[in-house]
Amino acid sequence: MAMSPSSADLKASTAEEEAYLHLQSALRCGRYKPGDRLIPEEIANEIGMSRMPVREAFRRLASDGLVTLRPNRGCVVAGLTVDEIYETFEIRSVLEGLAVRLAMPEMNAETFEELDLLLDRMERSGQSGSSEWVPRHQEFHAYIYRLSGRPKLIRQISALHLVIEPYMRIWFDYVTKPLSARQEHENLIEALKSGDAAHAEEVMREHILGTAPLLTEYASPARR
Amino acid sequence: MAMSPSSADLKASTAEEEAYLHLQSALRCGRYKPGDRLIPEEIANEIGMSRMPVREAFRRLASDGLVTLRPNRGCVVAGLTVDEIYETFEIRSVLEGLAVRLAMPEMNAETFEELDLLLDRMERSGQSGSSEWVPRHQEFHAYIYRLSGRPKLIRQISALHLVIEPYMRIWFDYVTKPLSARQEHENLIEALKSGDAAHAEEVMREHILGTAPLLTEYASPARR
DNA sequence: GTTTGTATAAGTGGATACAAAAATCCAGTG
DNA sequence: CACTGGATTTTTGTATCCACTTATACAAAC
Repeated sequence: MAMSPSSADLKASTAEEEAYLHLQSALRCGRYKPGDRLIPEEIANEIGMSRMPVREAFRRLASDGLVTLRPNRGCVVAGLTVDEIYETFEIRSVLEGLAVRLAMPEMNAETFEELDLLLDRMERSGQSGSSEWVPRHQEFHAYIYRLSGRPKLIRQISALHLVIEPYMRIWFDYVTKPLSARQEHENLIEALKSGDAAHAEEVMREHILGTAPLLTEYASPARR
Repeated sequence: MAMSPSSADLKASTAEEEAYLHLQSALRCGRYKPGDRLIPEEIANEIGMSRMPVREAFRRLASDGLVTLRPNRGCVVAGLTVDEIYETFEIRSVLEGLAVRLAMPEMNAETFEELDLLLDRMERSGQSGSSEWVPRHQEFHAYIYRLSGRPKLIRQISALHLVIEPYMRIWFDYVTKPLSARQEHENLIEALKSGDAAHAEEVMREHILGTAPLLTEYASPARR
């Protein structure tokens, strides 16, 4: 009952930060389900603080799109409709497309080696049967868009990855592993190697938009 | 000293909302300058409430990118460096490009008429010498990207417009009026009329990226 | 048996109080 | 005269309290 330094929460300089990280990780792995109401008092007790920092964490989560906040009726876990999932992929496709284009000058033997490494890791996690494929897949994409060197762009894309992670996990549970994933990502690397920025951008856009329909097909029927 | 229904704040169902709108409009028109420190207590007194809702408004403004929040050292008005302004335009270009592509099916005689109207209004506000050109210009763009019918996309683009508004105003002050603005936007309308979505997307992207260098050239030297 | 009203409980928004941290000021020192 | 260290002041972060709104449960009326 007494609060301990506790499991998942690493260094957080403020209570608000702690609450934010706690809730974020709980939402990412789907411990709270869309439509669930989050009651500040309960969560505050859970992590040993008062309601106030929790309230503030809610606001940050709301602007990440992870929860919905309505005056006088509290905080509910945001559920994406199929349309909203698809829209998120549309946005991701152009943002990550831009990132690829901007990252092109950074591509060299070293970065390609790293990409191969990340691709292998992704592949292995898929075989191991654990639910680690989704994070590994996100790391692969993250490595690329981080090479763009554009802080705001990176933050926006990361935020989108956060929002869709639970749905990616559900999807993964259905299909065990995206069958053509390795091929898809090898094509992507190929495009990066071509040195043609416009082409690589286009390939990334199609890669992302291509997976969207698969995902929405299996999307949880729960929504709002 | 007692708080009245007061000037600029329209209907706000909560105090936090009121604080948010108040600060947002103050920031948009540049009443607070980049680097200024915002002290919750002062602002709270100014609009007749306690620090608490103001703090929460800060968080929303922070995720809009209008202010920066650091633990234990408060809230400062965000100043964009030239690089950050440019980056914002890069992001805008792909997002508004996407919006145009998605909006293509909505284009018809009626919408073109509306666009001409908005263009005229923009032109007139430029001649009148007031600082109304920037909002009118934003309305022109907003009309287009709203036709995309994608709520999340619309929200993201709006957020970007918010961030760059003060810089657009500064820019406008320097050049009185973007000389080729009318021509630029007429080209845009032309591309929309062509019916070729990919082409229209490209024109929008170039239109936005084209204005970025002009803007950064005149950007306030103040930054962080 | 459904509707409507009302009492009660639960929860939210906001103000105030208090503690911890940072910034500021100022005297003393090298 | 710049610099260091510490006391003072300011500001931030969190907890607690209260008022008001919304949800729930139960009862009376149609």
